[in-house]
Amino acid sequence: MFGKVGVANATLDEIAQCAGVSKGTIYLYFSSKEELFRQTIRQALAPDGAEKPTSTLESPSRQLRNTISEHWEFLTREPALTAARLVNAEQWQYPDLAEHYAAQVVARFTEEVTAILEIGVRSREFRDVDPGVAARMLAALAVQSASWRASGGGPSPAGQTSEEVLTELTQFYFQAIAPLDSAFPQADGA
Amino acid sequence: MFGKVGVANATLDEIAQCAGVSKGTIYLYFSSKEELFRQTIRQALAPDGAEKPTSTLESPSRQLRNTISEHWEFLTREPALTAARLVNAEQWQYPDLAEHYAAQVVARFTEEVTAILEIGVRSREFRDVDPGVAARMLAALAVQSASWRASGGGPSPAGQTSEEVLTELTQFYFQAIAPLDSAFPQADGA
Amino acid sequence: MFGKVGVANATLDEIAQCAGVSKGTIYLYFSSKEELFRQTIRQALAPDGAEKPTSTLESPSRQLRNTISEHWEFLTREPALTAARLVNAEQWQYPDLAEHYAAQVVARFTEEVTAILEIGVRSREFRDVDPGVAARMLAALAVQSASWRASGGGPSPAGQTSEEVLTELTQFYFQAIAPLDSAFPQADGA
Amino acid sequence: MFGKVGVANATLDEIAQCAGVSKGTIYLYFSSKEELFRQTIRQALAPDGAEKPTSTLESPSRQLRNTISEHWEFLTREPALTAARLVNAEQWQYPDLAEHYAAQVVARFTEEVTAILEIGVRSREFRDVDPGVAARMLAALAVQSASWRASGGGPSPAGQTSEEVLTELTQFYFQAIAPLDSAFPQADGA
DNA sequence: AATGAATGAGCTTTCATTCAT
DNA sequence: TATGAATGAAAGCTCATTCAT
Repeated sequence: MFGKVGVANATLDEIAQCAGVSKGTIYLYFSSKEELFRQTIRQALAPDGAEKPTSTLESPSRQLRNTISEHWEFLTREPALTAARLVNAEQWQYPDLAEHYAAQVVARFTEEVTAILEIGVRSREFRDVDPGVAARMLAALAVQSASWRASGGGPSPAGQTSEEVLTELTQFYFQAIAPLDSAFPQADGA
Repeated sequence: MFGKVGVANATLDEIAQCAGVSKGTIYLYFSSKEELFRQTIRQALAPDGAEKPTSTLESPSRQLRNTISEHWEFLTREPALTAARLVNAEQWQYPDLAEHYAAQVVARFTEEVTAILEIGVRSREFRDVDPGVAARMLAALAVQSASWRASGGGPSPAGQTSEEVLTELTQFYFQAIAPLDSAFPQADGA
Repeated sequence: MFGKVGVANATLDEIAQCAGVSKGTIYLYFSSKEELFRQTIRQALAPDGAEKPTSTLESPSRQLRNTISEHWEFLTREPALTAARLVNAEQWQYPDLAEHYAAQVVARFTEEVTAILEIGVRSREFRDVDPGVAARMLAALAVQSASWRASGGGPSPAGQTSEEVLTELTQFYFQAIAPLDSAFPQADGA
Repeated sequence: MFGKVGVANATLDEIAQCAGVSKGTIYLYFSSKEELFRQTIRQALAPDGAEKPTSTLESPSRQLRNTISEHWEFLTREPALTAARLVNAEQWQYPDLAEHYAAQVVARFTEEVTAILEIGVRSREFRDVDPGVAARMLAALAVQSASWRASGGGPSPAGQTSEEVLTELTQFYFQAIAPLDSAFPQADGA
């Protein structure tokens, strides 16, 4: 509901009807519309319960590829997709949600990627990039690409599937961090 | 006003007071709040009048660097900065504005970059990337980086200036598209 | 409320206060002020539930006298009295109400009178008048007399009671339709 | 303007545009909208300048017939037609106008008819009716018939011309006041 | 626990009125 | 004299919130 019409335009009548309860019932569980929104967003942004124990045995390239794929899944699926947009939209009304998003979603991903890049750079599997910077760049690429995909806007050609966008993004990024002298930039063999 | 509290929460009383006129006066120039919003956004997104005639004599690297800088200026300065966020926030309420933004801002930049990349790739100044894809990646990087900078959110370290972010972004991108066998990837000598 | 100040000048605040409820409550039962007005008028113009089965055994004169009295009651009592004036006043804003009034109030009465007159004319109890025309004349007399009585305007002398006006009207009308050669024009003996 | 949408709904913008002047100009000649309405009505209800010197030589029947015709003309022609309806509609908002109408239009006509009837009754040209009552009845008939004609409502058959209504009314009234023993009730030979 | 009728503050919008030009 | 931009009070309507049931 919030996603369709915005927070301010979503009426509790509609939300209640949509949820199959009465308006009064909502107030048994949430002290206000604002609180309802906050909790809805926090829940939507909660990461999947299944924390995959990243095998440290895999090569950095494989690890990175997996991490990107997982994050892309998260970014392009509901409910995180809509929640992310709302957080961005209401960042001045709900700065705490924006912080939450930045810390729990973006920072988590960035840190994970940074760690992988550090290893890969050290092992010469990746070019000598600043891992922190490169991780931020990847995060930016992923978030914005997902946003454009969702809205149908953006510069992407119409009709592109989510997988195609992911492939484009991944290919570009691996090229970007491939070692300069490598004839086989894609170290994981893909 | 719209940017601070959102379109729905911005009252005409406040807007009027902020503009130094009375509420009724607004209706002499805009038929409704919606129309006021629309025109405000369109004006904010209008490109600078000064169209710099890109010298085709310059190298693709220089041209690209300039184009990025200019676009970064646009993205990180008011009023486009706030307008872009609002367009994204209200994309379901005002799909026409979202289209306008996609076509007039993002597509314009992407096409310009694509053209430069095509030349650079042909002249071996850049790696053999797909110019369209690479241009979209650059657009995504720029838009998202600008958004993060504006909100104070995002994974960037606090206290980074706009110029530092631009430098990071530009360096990363030039590395990403540098020819693989080049010892001097930055052809413009920077 | 509508009757006192007119439809346009009656504010929902006052209406609500007058009804002992809050403004919002009104909108639980009526979708708009216009709808409230419409339903108010229709209800006010609804005929009394008690439909007296006109005994066909009575003489046309008696039937007519009764019909006039009943209609006069209706025309001079609230809420029909005020409703009728409002319908007339707002006939261009609410043509459907004007039609409703014409059909449900005026036409009903006129048809009833027409039927009685036809019988009376055939039985020579009334003069040989056109029953339709004479019924319209009676309706006009009754409606306008009631209107004048209500407003205190009109040419009637001040201080006349409703019954006196009714008597005047009835006497005049019976004289008007009395058979020309009758020495006892009032066939019902009154 | 007032007639089309009612006093409250007529905006000065429209009135000014309709009059071909600017809104401010109206206030040079009228102190307020209310005053504008008052003067408009008073002017519309002013009787025709040409006071026909009723020849006292004519028979009461002829005089009455003429008086009815003239009054019918007045009642069914603009601007009096619309003014009368507005006065009725706004009688609680503008009681002075209602009084003005009652005195200057209805009373004038009633008094004139009363005088004619008195003569006619004395000369046995009319039945022995109460001239005051009979005059009021005539006024009621005329006013209501005119109102119904204007609105298209009322019990009259559709398509009736103004002249036909006048004829009906006049015939009915002359029959109503014809002497009981007369074989030729219409003394003027019509 | 669940309801939904009732509330009233606050919104957008209108428009009679003013006044500098 | 005539204008029309500007005003701001007041209107209709919405909807988050409450509370008796």
